[in-house]
Amino acid sequence: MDSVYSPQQIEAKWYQYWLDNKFFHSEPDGREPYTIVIPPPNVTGVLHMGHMLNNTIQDILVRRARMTGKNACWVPGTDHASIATEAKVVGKLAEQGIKKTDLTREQFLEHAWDWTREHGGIILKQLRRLGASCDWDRTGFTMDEQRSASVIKVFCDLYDKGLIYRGVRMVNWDPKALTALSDEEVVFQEHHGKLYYLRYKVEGEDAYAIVATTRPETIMGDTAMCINPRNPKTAWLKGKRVVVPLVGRVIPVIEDEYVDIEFGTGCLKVTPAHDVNDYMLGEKYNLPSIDIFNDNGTLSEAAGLYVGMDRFDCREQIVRDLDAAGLLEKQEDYTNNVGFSERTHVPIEPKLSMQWFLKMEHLAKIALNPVMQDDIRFYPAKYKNTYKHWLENIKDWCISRQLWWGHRIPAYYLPEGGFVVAESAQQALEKAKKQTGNENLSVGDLRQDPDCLDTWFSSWLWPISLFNGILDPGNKEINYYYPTTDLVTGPDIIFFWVARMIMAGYEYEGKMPFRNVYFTGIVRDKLGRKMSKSLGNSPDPIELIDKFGADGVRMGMMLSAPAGNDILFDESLCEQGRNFNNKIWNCFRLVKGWQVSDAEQPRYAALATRWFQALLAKTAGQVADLFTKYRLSEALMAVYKLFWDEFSSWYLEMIKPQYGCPIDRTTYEQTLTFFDSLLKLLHPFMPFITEELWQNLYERRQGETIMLAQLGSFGEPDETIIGEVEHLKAVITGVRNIRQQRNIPQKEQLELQVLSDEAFSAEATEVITKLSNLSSIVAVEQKAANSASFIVGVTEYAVPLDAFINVEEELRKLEADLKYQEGFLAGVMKKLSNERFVQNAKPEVVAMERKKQADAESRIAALKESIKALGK
RNA sequence: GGGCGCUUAGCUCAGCUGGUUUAGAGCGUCUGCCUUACAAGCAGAGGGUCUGCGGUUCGAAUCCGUAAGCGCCCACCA
Repeated sequence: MDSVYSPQQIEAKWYQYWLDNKFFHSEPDGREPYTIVIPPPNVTGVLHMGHMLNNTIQDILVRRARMTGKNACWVPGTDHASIATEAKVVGKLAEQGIKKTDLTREQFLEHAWDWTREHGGIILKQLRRLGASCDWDRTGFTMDEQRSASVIKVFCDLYDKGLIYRGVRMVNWDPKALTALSDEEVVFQEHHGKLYYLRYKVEGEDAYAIVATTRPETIMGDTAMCINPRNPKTAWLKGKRVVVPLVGRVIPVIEDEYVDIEFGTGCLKVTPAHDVNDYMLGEKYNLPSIDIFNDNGTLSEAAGLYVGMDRFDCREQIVRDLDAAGLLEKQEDYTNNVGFSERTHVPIEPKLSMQWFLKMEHLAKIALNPVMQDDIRFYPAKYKNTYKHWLENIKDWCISRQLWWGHRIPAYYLPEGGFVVAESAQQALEKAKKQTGNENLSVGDLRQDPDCLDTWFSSWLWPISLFNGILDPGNKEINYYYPTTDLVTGPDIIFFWVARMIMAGYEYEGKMPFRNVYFTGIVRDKLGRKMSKSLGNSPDPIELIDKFGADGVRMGMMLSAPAGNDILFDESLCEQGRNFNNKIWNCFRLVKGWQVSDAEQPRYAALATRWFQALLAKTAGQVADLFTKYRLSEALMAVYKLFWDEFSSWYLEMIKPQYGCPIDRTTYEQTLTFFDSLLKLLHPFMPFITEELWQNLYERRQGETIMLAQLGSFGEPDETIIGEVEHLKAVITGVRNIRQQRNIPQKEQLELQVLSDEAFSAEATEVITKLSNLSSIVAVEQKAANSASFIVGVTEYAVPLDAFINVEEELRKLEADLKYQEGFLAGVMKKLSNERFVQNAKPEVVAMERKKQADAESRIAALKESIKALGK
């Protein structure tokens, strides 16, 4: 075995072994189920650091579940990602000189499927490098047959329930993707623009009303000017009509309190077709609505001017023209928030269009309480507020998208108007015949709605549709695996996905979709910047794995990833992970390199094994508790310290046989069982190295795996021995300190004097002697004249020194310590001399203070004595 | 504009119902070591009064109020 651990071949080997033996596969049985469904990544995406974090956490939870008696099932899959994928396909076609509009729907979909087959699943392959223990046999895709049929069935069901409707509404229009978006898909960003003051001539007068606007290019759509009836400054305009500049159209001045008196000039131009608020005014006052934009953001025929020009080019041009015409009063810098498309990053155009909507009132209602009452638990819980606020202010969900890549809306339009909704064309025809009374209708007469459904309309069914709960309700699998146990996802999709899954869960299963939601943070670079392609600050996860090993990277991710907090990722964390792997590796080399004899177990080893057994039990308990609280980084840190500090630095040093000597069988075997337990505790965090070492720790049979080994129970820890050894460790450290400070070589043996009646046990004496290389430990009443001393607890220890000690330095140390102790005592006395403290505080608290007082006093006495002894 | 959260050692963070020897961890730093498992290591050390102010209490990093800074979410006034 090499002294450096090389993960590469080892990781590949064991992943294949796990696959070959189907260890990841789950079938319903008598055990308690533990289920996770993966947040499906985009089918054509590649792995980034966010996925790494998210999937590492899921894998840790799943692996831990397997080792604690659960039947664990982690279902993987991918998302068709309607807009993102369609945009990629359109882009690729454009490279080949093909326009989407030149293709039929069928031709386009063929290209899209080709693209999906080519790039699809890369990300799932990458997850294997990470060690993800997904049940690959169950891999799903939001657009595969089963999931598609589920989506269509749910759409029809909701339509039949009257929850889905079709109508013309103001929606968020993405002029690049040429589709409507839901409110959640719009991100507002600060935009530095200008505020333009335009002159609207008052009809029949030689006066102008000034309107401030950020969007002068929309004046062609103006159908009114609005003032606040209570604004004296604009009162002179009441009942008048004004002329839209350049356009020449005469529009009325209307009055509404909506207008902010303080803002701009107090006059608002009203463009009902291109602004949400103006739309409301338009409805209220029955204003005409002129849609001046084409779908792609260029000016339409209806605009009359600038036809065909892009909306932003038009803005520049119209400002010049207005200025030339003397109709631009002034312009000033102005910062406002502009909505951008989450996917294509172009400014959203509010647009009136015919879309499909899902009513949210009922669904929001059934989804709120379970979270507020902690039936579904959020980690961290602070996201309950966010969730509540969203549900209480929810608007209907625009679910139609003017895209081809997705689930096509199952609505069929009839030749003579109207439509039917049905799961298939055939069923639609039946309905159509019934509805129209026309028995001669054929499938060819029906025209299916060309639009697709929002991607999230399939994602929200994921925990159900993966177990076929929509198409085959109450089947064995859905009954067993649903509700799933944990959901691990980012808080950025709490509305998109989490909330909607909860709605669907209660609507279709009558039960929560998951019991716990663990919100991960966002992975940022060490400077706190979001990782992005343009910044180039996002490491390639696969390269990281090549460099540090999957186990090292997993540990790097987990070392600073408390739930809900952003993690500042730094490669040095992976380095720490790799170093830990190396440490484990070398401990294994040490232990397995020992010769074993049948000699009796030495006393120091008897103490060490009893102690470590207790500490192992204690830490295992802490880890179990931390897992129930989803404090995974803390759980990892607890095992890390147990392995490195306690097992490796203390325990192994305690039991280590002298160089060249064998170890007794009892201690050896005990040590192997400790190692076995440590590997099992570590396995969820670092699956590969633990499998490798576990396989070599004992003779294992073919088909055995640490993955399915059970953690078992460690019993109640013996706190007494843990405390005793803590004391011994402090004594050993005290002696080591003396060596360090006085440059005494490790090889030189020292004597340790104990100023106490209570002697160490024979076992303890051996341990201290061994680890601090002593010639003897003796109880004395008075320490040697030339000695260095230290105090542990209330006992003073001294090491006689041959050489003359530096009296001054010794005194300085003692006096510093004395000063500290006296300060401490003063603090205690202040409390104890406070009558109200003694009266009001709990008795055990007072007793504790008394103990502190006594201890401090005895330490002070010892120190004073030492100082006096040195002083003469 | 509304809401939520954060501010503890150089960095990243714990600190649950106020009292567990005048605040803990990991990393980094400093010192001494190539000691025959590991220099990707070993041994040891230093470092903060818990953002400021006020209050409640016998007692506050912990509870309340307030100011400042930072972050997130929602709304979106042209």
